[in-house]
Amino acid sequence: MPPSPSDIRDLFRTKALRLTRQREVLYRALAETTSHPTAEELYQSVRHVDPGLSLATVYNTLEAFSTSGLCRRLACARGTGACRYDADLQDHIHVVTSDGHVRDVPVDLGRRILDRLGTELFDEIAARTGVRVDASGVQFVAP
Amino acid sequence: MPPSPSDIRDLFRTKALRLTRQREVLYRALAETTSHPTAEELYQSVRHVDPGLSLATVYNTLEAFSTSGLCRRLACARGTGACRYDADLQDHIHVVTSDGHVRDVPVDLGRRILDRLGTELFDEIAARTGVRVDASGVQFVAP
DNA sequence: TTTCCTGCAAAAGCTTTGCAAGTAC
DNA sequence: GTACTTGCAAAGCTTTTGCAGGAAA
Repeated sequence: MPPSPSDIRDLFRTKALRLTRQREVLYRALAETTSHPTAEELYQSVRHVDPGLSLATVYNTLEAFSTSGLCRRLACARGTGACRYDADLQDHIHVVTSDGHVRDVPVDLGRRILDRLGTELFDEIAARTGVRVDASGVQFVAP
Repeated sequence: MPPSPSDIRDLFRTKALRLTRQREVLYRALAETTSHPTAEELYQSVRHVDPGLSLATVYNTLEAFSTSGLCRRLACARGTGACRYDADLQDHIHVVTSDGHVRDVPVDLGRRILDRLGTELFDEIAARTGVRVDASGVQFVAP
């Protein structure tokens, strides 16, 4: 379901983020898509709603969202180097296509994948590589 | 073991790549490291061997290697946007650190991870997302 | 009123490209 | 000899930053 205005107000208050018109427009656009847009794509998708909004603000806003935990910055798209963003914070798995797009793995399949891996495998990865990963960090990248 | 000159000659012939001094230097440097360097890092690491070699040649060469299957281009490093490269073509799993570096998962652990997933899960991912992934495409990305 | 955000423009960092000269095959 | 590669410089993209004006708290 799309977030209501009061959902958004509460969410921003929780994360101690100032709520501006631009941020609301951008958050709404990001929350309503499953396409994991780049900054540029998100910019294009909100231009008809707020033509004055600048690309620099999109970058600043996505940075603020990412560091405060309102969205996730995904791996850069290969080829272009552009980062992709996702407002879906639930544990889910991503597939990266060979042209750098990102798709969600269906939740039931994602859960089965994570069940097979089990927490002790994540622990062993952390112990032996020094890198702590969670379920949202699992990615399948096409060759 | 580091590749011998004749190993490299045969490898390039197999892939129908012309063997130049620059390419040999670059392939050797990439094959001998496990650090998954960026183009810039690889450039710096060969400057003492071949000071005249240019950064553009590094990019051209890594592109040629990647498309001919002599190395893999990994996901871009977050933060900088720089791509990383790996000449190890055996199935193995990567962990991406939060500062954008890439480490190999030890082979025994990688094999156990892949065994748990099983080929039928890879088939189901392909069927349901439309993206065909192999064992080398499995990645764990730190938050 | 204080602090943070926006928008513009300029700059920085990674990568690609055009072209002339050089080299592998 | 032909076709591809190199090196240089310049351009193309994505992203960041400085700063003045404006808005949220």
